[in-house]
Amino acid sequence: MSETHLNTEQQILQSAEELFLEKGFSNTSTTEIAKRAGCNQALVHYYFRTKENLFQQIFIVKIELFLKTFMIEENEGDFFTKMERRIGLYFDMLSNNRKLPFLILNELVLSKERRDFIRENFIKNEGRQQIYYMFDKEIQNEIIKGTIRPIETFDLLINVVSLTIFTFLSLPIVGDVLEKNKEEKNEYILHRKKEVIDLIIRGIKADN
Amino acid sequence: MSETHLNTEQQILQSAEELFLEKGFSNTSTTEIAKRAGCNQALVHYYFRTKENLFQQIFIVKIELFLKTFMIEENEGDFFTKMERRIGLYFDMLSNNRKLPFLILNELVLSKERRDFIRENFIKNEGRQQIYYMFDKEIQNEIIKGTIRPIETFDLLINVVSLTIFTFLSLPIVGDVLEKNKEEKNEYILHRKKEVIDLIIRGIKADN
DNA sequence: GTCTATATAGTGATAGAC
DNA sequence: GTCTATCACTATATAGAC
Repeated sequence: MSETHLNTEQQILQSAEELFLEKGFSNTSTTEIAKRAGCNQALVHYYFRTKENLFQQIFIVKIELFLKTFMIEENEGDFFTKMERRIGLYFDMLSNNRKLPFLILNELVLSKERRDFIRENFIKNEGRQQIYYMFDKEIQNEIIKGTIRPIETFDLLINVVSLTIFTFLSLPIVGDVLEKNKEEKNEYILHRKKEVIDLIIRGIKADN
Repeated sequence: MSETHLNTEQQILQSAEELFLEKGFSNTSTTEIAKRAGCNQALVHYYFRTKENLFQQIFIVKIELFLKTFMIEENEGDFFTKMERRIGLYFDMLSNNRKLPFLILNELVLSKERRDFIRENFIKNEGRQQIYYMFDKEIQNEIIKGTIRPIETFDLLINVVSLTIFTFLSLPIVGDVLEKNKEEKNEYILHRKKEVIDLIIRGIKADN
C-alpha cells in the first residue's frame, strides 16, 4: 500500500479523491489538491484540464461502487438469510468508504446536472434495470409464497438504503456530539448493522 | 403572507435563509443574499457584520425547530398510537421544511465547530436531556409490560430519524432520477410516511 | 440607514520558460 | 512534464460619502 511509486497524475487523483470525500466539490480547491499531491497547481490543470473534469472521473467510479454493492447476487439460503447477507455487505463496503454516502448525497442534492447525469448513465442502464427486475421478481415470489408481507420492492430498497446510509451520514455528528472515540465509532457501526438487519427482517416478515 | 412590509434587515434574513437552505453556507454569497433582498451587499454586513454571524442566527432557529418536533408530548392512546402520531408530526413538519434536513446534515458534517456548538448548546441542555429521559422511561415501561420488544431507546430514535430524514434528503434525487413531478413528489412523501410508520411499529412489536 | 468604492485574498485556468 | 507568473473573476469585509 506504499504511495511512493505513484506518478504525479495518480498522486493528484488520489489527493483529489481524499479532499472531495472530506469536503465535497465546491469546498475543495485545485491549489489544495496540488499541495497535498506535492506538486504545483498548474499540473492539476495540465493533467485534467478542469476541476470539474477531475471530479467527474472520481465521481463516476464512486457511484459505480455505491450502486453495485447492494445489487450483488446472493443465491444461498432463504430470503431472510439473503437479505441479511446483502445488508451486511452493504454495511461492510461503507465501513471501508465512510465518506462515500455524504459525497454522493451532497453532490446529487446540490447539482441538478449531476442528477440528470446519473439518470441517463446509471439508472437507464439496461443491466441495472435487469438486476432491479430480478430483485422485484424475487420479492413477488416471496409474497406469493407467504414468507413476507406485501411490500413494494422500491420501499424495501429505500428502507435499507435509508437506514444504512444514515449510519454513515450521521457518524461524524454522533461521534462528536456523543463524544465517541475511534473504537466507539466502530462499535456504533457494528451495533447499527445488527439493528438495521433486525428491523428490516421484522419489517417484512409476514403477519400471522 | 405578504413580504412587502418587511424592513431591510428582515428581508436580508429571509433571503439568506432561503439561499442557505437551497445551497448551504459556503455556496451562498453575501452578494447573492443582497441581490435577492433587493439591497446592496454592504448592507448585509452592516446588519450582521459577518456572513458566519448571519448564518448562525438562522441555523440556531432551524436546529431548535428540528430538535423539538419529535420530542413533542403525546399522552393519548397506547404506545403505538403515540409513536404513529409522533412520526406523523415529524413528517408533516419536514414536509413544510423540506430542505431543513439537508442544511443541518450538511453543515454539521462539514464543520466540527458546528458539531461542538450543538453538543454544548443543545444536547447538554437540561430540559432536552429530561425529555430524552422521559421517553426512555416510557420505552422501558412498555418493554416491561411486554407490548414492545427489548430495544435501546437510542436505536429507536435513530431508526425513526434515519427513515424520516432520508425521505427528504433523497427527495430531489428521487424526483429527478425517477422524473417525478411536483404532485408525484407529494405522493411520494405521503407514501413514505405510511411505510415508515408501518415499519417502525412492526419493528418494535413484541414477539409472540 | 443606504449607497459606492475599494482593500485584500482567494479562485480556476492558461501562457510560456525550461 | 514541471515550473513560475499572471489573467480574469469572485469572495468577504470595510471606509467613507450622503
